[in-house]
Amino acid sequence: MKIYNTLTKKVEEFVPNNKDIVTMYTCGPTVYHYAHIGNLRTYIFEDILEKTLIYLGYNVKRCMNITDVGHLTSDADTGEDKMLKGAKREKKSVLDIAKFYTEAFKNDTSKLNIKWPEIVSCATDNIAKYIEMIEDLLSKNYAYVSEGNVYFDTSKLANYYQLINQTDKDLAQAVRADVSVDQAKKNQTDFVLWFTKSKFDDQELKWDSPWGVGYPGWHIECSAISLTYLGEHLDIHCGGVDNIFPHHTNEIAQSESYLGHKWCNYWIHGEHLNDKDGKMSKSNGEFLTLSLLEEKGYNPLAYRFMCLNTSYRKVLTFTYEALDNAQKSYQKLKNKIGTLQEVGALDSSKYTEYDNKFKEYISDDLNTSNAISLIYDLLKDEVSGTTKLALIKSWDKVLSLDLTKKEIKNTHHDEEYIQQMIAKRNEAKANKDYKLADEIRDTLLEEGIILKDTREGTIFEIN
RNA sequence: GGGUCUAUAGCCAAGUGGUAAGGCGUGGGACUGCAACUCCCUGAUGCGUUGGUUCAAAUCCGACUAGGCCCUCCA
Repeated sequence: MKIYNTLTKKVEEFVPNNKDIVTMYTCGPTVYHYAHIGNLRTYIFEDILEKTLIYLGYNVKRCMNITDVGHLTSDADTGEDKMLKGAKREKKSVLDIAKFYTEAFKNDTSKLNIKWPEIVSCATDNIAKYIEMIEDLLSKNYAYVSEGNVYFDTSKLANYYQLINQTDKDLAQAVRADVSVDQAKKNQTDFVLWFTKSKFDDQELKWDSPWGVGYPGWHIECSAISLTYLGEHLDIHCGGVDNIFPHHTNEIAQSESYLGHKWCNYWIHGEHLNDKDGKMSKSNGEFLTLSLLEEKGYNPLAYRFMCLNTSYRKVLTFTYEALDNAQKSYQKLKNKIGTLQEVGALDSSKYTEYDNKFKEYISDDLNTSNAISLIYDLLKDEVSGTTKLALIKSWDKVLSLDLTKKEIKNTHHDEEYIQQMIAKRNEAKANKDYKLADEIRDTLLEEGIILKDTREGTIFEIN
């Protein structure tokens, strides 16, 4: 498989450390609020990456963290903890907030057919490992204590900026208005490993440590969890592009200083979903959650389809026009597939030919756009329905668009009743009593049952 | 100020040197009692602008224009 590596800024052939098992770490959500659909775009991309690896025959061991502590609004100690802020807003405890929004996130990913990683670990469950790492970094002089907090000393590293083409001279300090410079740091890029002092003294979650009662910094969390569950040599580390600096840059700094050797070979980043004014955020503009889209009548999988129609490395601009477009295309594609019948023999040479093509596309830096086009090519080709359905079912293991799944939702009517109504309507049609026929059709429609008159007779769908 | 990415039809979008995939929409037709569904046909002498390299450029190089993102909240 070829994949773009942020570390080398090139599309490279993927070669795992161990051919039998690929280790993959993905930065998880900070559970202080609902995820917006931009956040979810990254998880869709990671899901495609994991499933592509599996489709190509790899075993994948994947780990994701849940940030339930330590993620400050700023890395200086002036920052307020996001979790604490969420808890205050809703007058609940931090742990209740974490639990609630973790469930909400899980729910969203499930609606998008995103596979839940086999290892999911909370930041608050790994405190001992952070302390062990920080002690080690202090003993090796990669870290220092200043005014009560423990900082990582980035000046000790020659290649701190390996993930971004920058030098400290290039970086503007405190570009954002809400960021203030922390005077306790030796270098502007130093970051906190452990806090004992914060001007917010009502932090709920605190732990004892060699440096006093406090709580961990954000970056140490992902390094420690990854090292604990996936070992010293990581194949893939993913996240959104916003994590490249400082989060992933700092992860590399502390992990490699701790390990004394190279840590992760492939850094893969998903581009953002923007709105027409630029970056989507929870505070500016419409707060687009998956539930909001559902309330407006959109299928979550239509959003997934929209994401897969382009490259994970391209900015995607959200507009309702684009989503309408995607929903319509998605529905039509499902309808087309729905008309396929499992007739004829499986054409194994065609099957292999098409499946190889599919693998070629998804192996090409996850070209899901071409992979989806291939479905249209297949539908138009002179191949047996059996072959088509077998291929589409197989590809859907990666695409996860429920392409062959019939939408049977709960209805209080059983099939026998519907068939009776269809028969009654057909009788009315035969008698040219179109008024009655249309009444029956409308009545069923109100109950969410859609009739379709096909050449093979009347069929129904439950919406 | 530094870094980085993007620009292809009304919309989404593929394409990485060989003469513009695919989808949605539009228009026309078949099917239908009428719809819906499905099926067939339908669109760029052109790929932000402008120079250059080449037998050949959306693809490579330069300049310019417009826009996005990052530079200690972030997916």
